[in-house]
Amino acid sequence: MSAPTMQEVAKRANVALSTVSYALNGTRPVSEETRLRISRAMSDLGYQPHALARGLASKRSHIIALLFPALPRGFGATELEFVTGAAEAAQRCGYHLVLWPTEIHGVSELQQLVRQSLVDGVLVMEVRLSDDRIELLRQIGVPFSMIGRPSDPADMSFADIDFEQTTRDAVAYLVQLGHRQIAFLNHSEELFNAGYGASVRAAAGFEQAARDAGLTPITRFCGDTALAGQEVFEELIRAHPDVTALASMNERATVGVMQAAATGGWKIPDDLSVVSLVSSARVAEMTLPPLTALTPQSAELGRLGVETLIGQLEEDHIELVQRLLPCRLVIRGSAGPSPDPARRSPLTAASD
Amino acid sequence: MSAPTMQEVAKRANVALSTVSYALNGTRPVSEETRLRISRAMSDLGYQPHALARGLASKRSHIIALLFPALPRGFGATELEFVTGAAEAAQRCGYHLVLWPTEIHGVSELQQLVRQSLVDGVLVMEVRLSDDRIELLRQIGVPFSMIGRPSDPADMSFADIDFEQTTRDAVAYLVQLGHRQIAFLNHSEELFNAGYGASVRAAAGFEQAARDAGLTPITRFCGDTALAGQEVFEELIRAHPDVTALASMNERATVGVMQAAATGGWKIPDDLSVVSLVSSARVAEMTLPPLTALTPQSAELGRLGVETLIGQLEEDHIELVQRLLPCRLVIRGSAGPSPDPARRSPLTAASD
DNA sequence: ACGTGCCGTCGAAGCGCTTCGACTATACGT
DNA sequence: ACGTATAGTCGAAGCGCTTCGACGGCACGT
Repeated sequence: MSAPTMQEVAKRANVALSTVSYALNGTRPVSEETRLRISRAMSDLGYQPHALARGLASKRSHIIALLFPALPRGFGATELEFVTGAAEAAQRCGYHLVLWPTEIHGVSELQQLVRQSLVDGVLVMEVRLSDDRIELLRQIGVPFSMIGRPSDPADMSFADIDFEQTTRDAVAYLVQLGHRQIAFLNHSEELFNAGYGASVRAAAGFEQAARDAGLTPITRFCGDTALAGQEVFEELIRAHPDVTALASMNERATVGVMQAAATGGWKIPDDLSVVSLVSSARVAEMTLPPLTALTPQSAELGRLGVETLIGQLEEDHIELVQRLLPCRLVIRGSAGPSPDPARRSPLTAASD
Repeated sequence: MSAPTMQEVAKRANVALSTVSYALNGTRPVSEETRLRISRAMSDLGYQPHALARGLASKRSHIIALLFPALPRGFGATELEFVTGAAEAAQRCGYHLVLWPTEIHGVSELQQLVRQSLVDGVLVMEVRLSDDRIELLRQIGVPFSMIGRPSDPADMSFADIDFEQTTRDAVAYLVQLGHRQIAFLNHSEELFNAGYGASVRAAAGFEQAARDAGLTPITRFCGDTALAGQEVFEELIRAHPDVTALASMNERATVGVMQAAATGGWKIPDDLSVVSLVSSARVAEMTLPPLTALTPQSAELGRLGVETLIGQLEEDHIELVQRLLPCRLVIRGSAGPSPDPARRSPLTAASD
């Protein structure tokens, strides 16, 4: 009752085992007639090539690994979409995707995993600007690609969100609505300093975009909690009472901002416009009003990452693929024309 | 420069190839002395057994598959935690986890995947009450386990959320706060009828719990959108003006309810208590006030699912493991003592 | 003294596949 | 007519491992 082998297919089709292999892989020419006999034998038996045997003999397992941090910090819908997008792409390409959550003791562990020769290549997620894993992978000499990128991805393949462009798009949208005093809400300073690419790149993009538009950039770091968002917002409004719009990289804090605004009697978007950067629809639709957001094409990025990697594995002329994907602007209800700041009700300390 | 083989280890330790294998797997006794020589040789060479070769020879690949629907309907933080929890557990057990998103043409495709003999077993996620995949897997005869369960899981292993208990806990908590008119907000009737276990089981649990507490169960189906939540809420309040508490299985709709309540001038929890069932912290912390919720132990469930499966693979006496995990009550700000319904401001049509 | 058992080790036979070299039969140019 | 490609096939040698049977010791009981 066990699975049929290539040998059995060969016998049934009256050919040598190797001929079956050639017919299956197109490695050598096989006459139309025998090819037919073989494929009939295969479907008669319900034959499927044995993945391990094939991998062992060919030295190509057709398995790739997805490497991600073990205790996902802020993992949510976006990251899940990376994963499913990647898994589907892999499947379509005839590959299997294995999950490698890396623990704290990551590096040597990673080496052990790679040495098992289970995978043909590795796709790295959540890449830091300076990331040990990348250096290790290239030392080991295993093909890899990334979703995200380190600070200098000169000769490496990757697919990443174009944070700079995304921030520029957000600023452009707000400027077009008439806003001149736009604040940028980042993640915490710790994350920024730890080399969290999204945070660093978006900040740079904002600085640039603001200057290009002739605005004075106002930026704030903020912890990833609603409470921190409330506090930072209140401080921000006190320091810059004329701010009319907020571009936020920090979903949790955004929620806090909106809560604080509501508590203080401000209406969004009448008194303040909010644009959420790199924010999934799932989250953006949970606030009141729903957030106008720049939504990452996550599944697409997962797909690109996988295809980039597999391209590397299958082509002989190893070519560099670097893809930056901007987010798409989805207009919901949290951004509108610039108000007259002077006509807003004074925002008295609200959260106590 | 390629990876060292067992043969090279054997040579370096002056033993036969097979002895190395015995030392590695403990399959046969090996003297302390040679064991030492071998393990030194291994670490000298940085040896790691070749996963494919080992799998081919032993007929145990030490790879398991995680099966989930391709275009995840409501996938979010909870489902991601299943996945990472499962991946980590697999890793700790010395297994690899591959992702199998199944397309629409699922069943025959699944069969093909299994026939490749790549995996020792399959872990099925998002199991419907009546699920083709389950029947197929048992026909194929591949070991499997589930996160979730079909309507009659008599002789199958699984780990699942205890929806009945979770709903009972929610009702008990609300009753304890003095509520007597409690409404249950479900997913859409379509999902319910399609055999979405969470929806069906929670509904049953609510009916039961309400009756046990001497209450009249009030339940509503509702689409998975904020808008639908608003509408259903307004209809509900009109039909049952004395409702003081809501237990919701539907996160998106919950958000709508809270929006509608706020728009209508109701304060939560003063005018209405809301408890969110099977809701991740990530979502629960996004509303104002944050949601008192019953949070699933998702990572734990992923872990249990994997361990159940691996247990099945490694033990010879195949034992049935069925685990139901209740959610944990996390008290935040959305539920409080029962108000006097009569003193609430009338909720006039608000959403236009 | 002898058989009996187990410990520790070895060599060899696969696991199901890919791939190489060899061989035959046909098609080609000149 | 001849060598020379090329299509089409075969057999055999691995890929790196597990596992089986065999064999030489040494410790037993009797």
